[in-house]
Amino acid sequence: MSRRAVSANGSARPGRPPSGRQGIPEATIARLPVYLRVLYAFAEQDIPTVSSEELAAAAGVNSAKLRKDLSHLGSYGTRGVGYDVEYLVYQVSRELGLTQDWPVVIVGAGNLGRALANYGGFASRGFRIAAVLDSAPEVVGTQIAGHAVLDVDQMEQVVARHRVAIGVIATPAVTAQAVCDRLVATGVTSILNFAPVVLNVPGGVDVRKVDLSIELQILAFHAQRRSVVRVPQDAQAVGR
Amino acid sequence: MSRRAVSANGSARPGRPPSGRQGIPEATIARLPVYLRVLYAFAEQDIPTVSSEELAAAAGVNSAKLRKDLSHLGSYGTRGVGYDVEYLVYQVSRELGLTQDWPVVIVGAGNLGRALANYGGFASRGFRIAAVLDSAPEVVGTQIAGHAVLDVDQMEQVVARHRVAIGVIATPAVTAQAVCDRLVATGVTSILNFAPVVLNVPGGVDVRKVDLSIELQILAFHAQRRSVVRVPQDAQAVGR
DNA sequence: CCTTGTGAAGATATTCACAGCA
DNA sequence: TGCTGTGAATATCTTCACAAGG
Repeated sequence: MSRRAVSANGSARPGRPPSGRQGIPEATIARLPVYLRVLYAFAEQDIPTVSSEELAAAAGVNSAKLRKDLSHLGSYGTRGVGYDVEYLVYQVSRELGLTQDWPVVIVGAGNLGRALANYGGFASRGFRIAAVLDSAPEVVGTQIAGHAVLDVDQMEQVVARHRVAIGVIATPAVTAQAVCDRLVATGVTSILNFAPVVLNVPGGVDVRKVDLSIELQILAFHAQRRSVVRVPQDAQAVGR
Repeated sequence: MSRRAVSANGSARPGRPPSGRQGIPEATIARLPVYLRVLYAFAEQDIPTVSSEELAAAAGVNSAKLRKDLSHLGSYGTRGVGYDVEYLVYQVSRELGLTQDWPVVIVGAGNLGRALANYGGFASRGFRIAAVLDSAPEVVGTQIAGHAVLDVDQMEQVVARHRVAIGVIATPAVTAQAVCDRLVATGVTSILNFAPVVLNVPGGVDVRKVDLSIELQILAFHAQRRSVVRVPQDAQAVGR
């Protein structure tokens, strides 16, 4: 079930990067983007070097965890000194695959789709909107964030022409599965789903879900717990 | 660090619910909303009973996990039969604190704030928009999803009057921390943050983050991995 | 019989604490 | 001396596999 698809280590590519890779834990991967963002902030302030302590504090994690996370990418720090910000930015970016360009297609040009398309951080590093699609005739043809909304029937052409690998589903729940099936059929293997449904996909397709009401419900659970238990002095706990 | 704030078990309230509670794992809590959604779908089709196998399939998890998750709430199933849909909906709702009403304040009425306010699933079960706030004079006073946008200066009054416990931050990154501080100062202890920053909060405040670019970056990592390794026959792996 | 509920095993993740190196 | 990198200890989560019970 896990497998961790690897070539173990050894040979493979010529070997420029010292590389210490080999099955980076999922939990670590989920934190790398946070570290990257924090690193950019340090870089903008022209801070050349950071310690694990500083980086960890800025990222909201414990420093041992940060060091272990980074150690999965290789030994990029200097003992007694810390990490070179520029260099680490590059290494983390490369690990995440952000040194290449990822064309993304957004399906659904409603409120959410519009918000996503206009989201600045989108185009910023590594991601590029290849197209925004919708099925409603009154929306098709309008402009969103500099993109003419295309009919969803153009999905196949768009995906093929731009070599889209990532699809974002911002449609109502009822159509999400159909859109997903179609994306998968055209060769998209990474899907970010904003519709409140559990998507069914074949193996080899990676789905991530963003769900407002789930997040609210998790918050409600803790909020309720707090108000029932009437937490003592030391707050804390609260989880996650 | 963990603590798991409990009254262990025993005494406490008169004890109507059989209750088997006592520190429900965080991972379980995060899945309960998914189960709840799936249960509603079964209920709408007037299906009276489901097995752990069916429920798990619909929720996209393994049935042993689902059973263990539900067992943390109590013994609500019937061996040889399954779970009563109606009853389980109630129990899960109660556990999540959805049998009460949660007034929510949304700060930021830009594209995202608008999308959130208009999001149907919001008002549906348990959550209610108490107000939408913004600081831009040209936005204040406009209508969004049936709510007049109020000036952010009204935050204190709104939170107090509606007893708001949950705040949603949909502002640009630069203002997020200030908004957060202010929410916390007015007594909000649960925050859902859509701004791409790590929020700093005092203990006892629960923050959850929703971040488009982090999700995209995680997808990019796996997509890159796939294209480099050129996955064999059996896809799978892909994680999460 | 069929399906739940759960001990026990296994897998992941986090944290501690310190050896090792610049 | 100061900070990284990492074994070892711990905590959390998942999965197996089966006894218990309607």
